[in-house]
Amino acid sequence: MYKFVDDLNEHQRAAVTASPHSAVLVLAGPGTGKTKVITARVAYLLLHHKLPPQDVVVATFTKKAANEMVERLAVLLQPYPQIDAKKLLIGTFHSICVRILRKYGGLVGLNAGFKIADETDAKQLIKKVLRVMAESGLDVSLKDSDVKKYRAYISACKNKAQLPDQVPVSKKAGDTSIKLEVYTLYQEELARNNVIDFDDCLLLVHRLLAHHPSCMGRVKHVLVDEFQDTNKVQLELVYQLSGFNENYKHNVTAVGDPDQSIYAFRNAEAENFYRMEDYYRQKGVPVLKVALTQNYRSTSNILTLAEHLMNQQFARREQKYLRAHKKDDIPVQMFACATNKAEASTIAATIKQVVKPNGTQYSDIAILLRSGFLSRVIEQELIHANLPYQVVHGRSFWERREIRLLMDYLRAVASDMDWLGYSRCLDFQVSGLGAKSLLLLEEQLSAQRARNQPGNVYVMLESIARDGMKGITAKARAGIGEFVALIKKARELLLSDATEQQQLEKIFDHIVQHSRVVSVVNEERMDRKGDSQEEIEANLNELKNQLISFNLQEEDLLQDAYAEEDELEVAEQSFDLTASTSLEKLTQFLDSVYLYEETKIAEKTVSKVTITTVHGSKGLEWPVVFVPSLCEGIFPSQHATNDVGDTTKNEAALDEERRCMYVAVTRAKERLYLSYFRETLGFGFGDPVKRKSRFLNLPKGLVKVADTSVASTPNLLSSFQRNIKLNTGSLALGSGFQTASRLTGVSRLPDGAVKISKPRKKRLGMGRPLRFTKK
DNA sequence: AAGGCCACACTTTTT
DNA sequence: GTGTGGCCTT
Repeated sequence: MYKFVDDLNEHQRAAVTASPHSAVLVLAGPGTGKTKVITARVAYLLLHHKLPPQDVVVATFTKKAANEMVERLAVLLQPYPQIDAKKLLIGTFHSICVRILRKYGGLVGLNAGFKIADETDAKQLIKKVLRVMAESGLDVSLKDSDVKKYRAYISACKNKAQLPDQVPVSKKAGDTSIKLEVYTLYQEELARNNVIDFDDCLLLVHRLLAHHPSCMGRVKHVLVDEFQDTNKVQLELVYQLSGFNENYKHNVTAVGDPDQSIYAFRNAEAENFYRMEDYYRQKGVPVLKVALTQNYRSTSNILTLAEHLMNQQFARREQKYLRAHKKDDIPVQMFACATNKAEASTIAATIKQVVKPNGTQYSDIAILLRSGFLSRVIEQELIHANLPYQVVHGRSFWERREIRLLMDYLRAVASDMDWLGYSRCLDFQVSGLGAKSLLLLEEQLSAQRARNQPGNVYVMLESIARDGMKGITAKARAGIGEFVALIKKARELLLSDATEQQQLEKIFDHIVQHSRVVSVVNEERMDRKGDSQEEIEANLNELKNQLISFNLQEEDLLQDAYAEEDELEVAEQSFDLTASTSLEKLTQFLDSVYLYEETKIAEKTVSKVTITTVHGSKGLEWPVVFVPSLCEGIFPSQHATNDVGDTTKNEAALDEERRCMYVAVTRAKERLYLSYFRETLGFGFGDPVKRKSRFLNLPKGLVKVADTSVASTPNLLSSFQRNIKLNTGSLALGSGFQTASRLTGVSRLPDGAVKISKPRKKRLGMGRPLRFTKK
């Protein structure tokens, strides 16, 4: 029939060829061909059942997964050029929702040109709310930890589809009422700034579809990957998206594995699998459950260990018994180390042993960590051993000062209403303008809104530059004038007679030239870091490349305009939003960045060891995997081991940690190395004395306890390390590598060190979100 | 408003 | 050990 169907095993085929008029639930253990099944299912729906691609929604968990699926589909569908898979509505839940909101957001009260508030924005706004509340005499603290608490509370509410007025009144009224007040005021702040947070992306579409289900009425099938990671709102979005089209009602395919649910902290509910089953059975929709148990990835040794782990779960769990396809021979190894440093050097030494010229490459190796900060010591030792590595840890690049600032400028160019972005630009650029003036400007904006004007920041600034304003000094006024001129010029470039790429490039250069971002950020860093101007410029250059090489999404995906679209209230901008495709591209670029989507980065050809978190490793595989720092309090995390006085909660937390461990070990194809240490060196987290993780209490025979004498042998002093020692003369003692391996930037390696290992521009480590190399 | 100094948090994972 | 933010002074 179709080759891609013939290539499947019996269970996979059952899932792929199941009737589209049903709910198909695929329980897919690690390495059982989950992606293969979901891609084949999409292809089958398009080819065999002739569904138009633009009517099929595929929600994945990460952008990476979406990309991979698109690529694989392109291969499957190559013999069928009549199918245009590019038209699929595919992406993360968040990005799909933002695309829907860009079109229909007006129906749920959004302004055109809304922006997405990242976590920093969100916390800033909460803090502001708290400050106002404190000033009015309420007993609230402004501590960071409290801000976090409120942030988590708000997120939890939103993930349960509860807006402030929908939060059920709880028994413990006192506490809740403050939280609710914060939540309410926070929502007002978001609206005032014309931004929505991550959770709103989902929640607003949820509300949109509740009131205007026909918006997405043409959807004919909904497929969801990593279904165990969905939260309540996402589950309901699936119901909504697939619930309107009469002829294709409840046509859903969900793929996932409850054992790999590791996002409960983000309000994911693995039970959604069972909920969905019940929901559809009650509706009389045929439900087909398929379990995939043939594992194509790992050796039986690894799978046996994984299964043993999961049998320790407190919660009830369906036994899975994955069958290994591969023959096993290499035992899982475990080493006990005296210190975290010794553990790291043991890993380095082992990597040296394992890598062979025509065999295992550096890129075949991954080190999977429970938390990001653990990479510090490991990076140090890998550098000392002169081993190439990359830390794949998405956001650090985007959190750099110069990048955030440039992004704020770009936001200002793209929108008139984005006070959050504008205020940070002003604060940065305009000397003589500080907190107090910003407050004045904000009041002025509110006054405008009170008179039912949209609160156009750009227009307001323009008039202040022209006519002045009470309370704004002449100096500040002049600065505002310069800033307005900058934005104005940038917008003129948008309309210039040049290609999109040239326009964006010019805008970028214009901002860099006139904003003094480079020199100011450089000065800010001067006192401690020494010369980093090159570095800042290199980062900005990288941002520029990302911007100009960004691919515009074909927006006819959401065409088929819905009748009520006319109701869309487009708030007035001072420039014509529709005039320029560059502006559209800019807006989409900003969306994609704030949605944490992976952006295209030039593929690095050098083979490197990958260091990443367990969460970041999901869905990936390597021939050789290290899972270090298996100590009580680290893995499982303190969070789960601390007695909270509630057995159920403790057990649930430990179960999640164990699933985390399960995900980690099942990434390995051939060799798996587990390790722990007894003492933490350096400034520490909790008690420096550590105990072996409970996850390492394995029956004899499952692991081979390896010789760790290598760790204490000081034979790892490479010429590289000696060079470093020679070059540390000019550095403040101890600052070098500590800083170097901070998650915020190996890029900040002291000059000496970087120059030795690589040419300066090819910095070690991360500092930018790298792509995983294809296996 | 800007710059300097001190206290304190950082250690869960991320769309 | 380092970065941030708050509070102080100028």
